[in-house]
Amino acid sequence: MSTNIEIMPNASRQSPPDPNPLVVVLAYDGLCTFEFGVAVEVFGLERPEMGPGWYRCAVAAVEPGPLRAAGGVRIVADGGLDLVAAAGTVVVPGWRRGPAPHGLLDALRAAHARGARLLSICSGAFLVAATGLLDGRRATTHWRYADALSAEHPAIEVVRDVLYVDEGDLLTSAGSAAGIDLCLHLVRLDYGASAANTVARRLVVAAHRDGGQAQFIERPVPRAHEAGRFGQVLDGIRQRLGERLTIAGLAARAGMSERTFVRRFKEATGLAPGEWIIRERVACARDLLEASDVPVEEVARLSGFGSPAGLRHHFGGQVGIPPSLYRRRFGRTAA
DNA sequence: ATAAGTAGCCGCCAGA
DNA sequence: TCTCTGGCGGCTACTT
Repeated sequence: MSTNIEIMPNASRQSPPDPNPLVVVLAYDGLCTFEFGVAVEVFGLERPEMGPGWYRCAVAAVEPGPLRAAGGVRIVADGGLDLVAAAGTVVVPGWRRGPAPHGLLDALRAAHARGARLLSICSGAFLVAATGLLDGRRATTHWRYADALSAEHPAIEVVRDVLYVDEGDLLTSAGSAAGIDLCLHLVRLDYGASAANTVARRLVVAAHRDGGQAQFIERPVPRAHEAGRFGQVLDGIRQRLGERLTIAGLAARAGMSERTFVRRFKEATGLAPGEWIIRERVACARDLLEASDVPVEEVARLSGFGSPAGLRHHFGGQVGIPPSLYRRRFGRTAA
């Protein structure tokens, strides 16, 4: 079993007693709006409940002239590369391919040299790679770009099929939405699991997996056409997770033989049906543990595990900690 | 915690 | 001939 999180045990994270809370998000012509939004959503929203030490967020234009973003939006940034010079964390929300604007790479190298973290989402890894800082390090990007990143920067160890890679001072995440996982990971490192949990809940995304082992996805995004053909089947299973599900029953429902069902399922999701269902059940249990006070026995039943022992077995295997401990850490009454 | 019984998974192959 | 389907057997992993 592998993990979706690559954390270097000896990564050189100097956790300063007074970390610089300024997060600077780069804006460029052709900006990837979604990735940009992810960073701003996590780091830039007003969160008075987090106290005065929470992140400050600024947007830095990395080039002059009108900055257009996907969707026809125009960006008016807070400043330029001077902001990068002041940042504790620099976020690269995607990147258009091609040469970096004058001075940007030097600004990123200088920021890194004085201790700032560089965080990329999706194709943003290409810009970080262009600085040369990732050479000899591990990094990830959108699965569609992994080959290109590896070809253009052979000195980088490109890690595939993970949501993000944490190298301490250099953090890279896979396709768009994996940026959320990485940003929440950073929140957890900086402010603790409870803070990350709060941010995740407000985002209405799964509060991030914790413990050493976490959800591993064989293929970050299902092959679109196959997932599309199989989408209704998957939705149907999700709605009936609490029931006893068998291959025979599911295959009959889908109108195909068991052998073909298993084959199609694996093509669509990258996982065999049983494995996929267990992951969904663990995710369901996690939600119940976080958001309700339902007893663990009932959580096991509602999420489709035949017994609490079954829940503990799979939950521990995927999340790394037992359900009861998970609830204490991440549940509603978690400190 | 362990072991027996059961279900799932997948390579292989034949038929459509 | 190529592709897809589906049955079989045996190994693996889960359940009880």
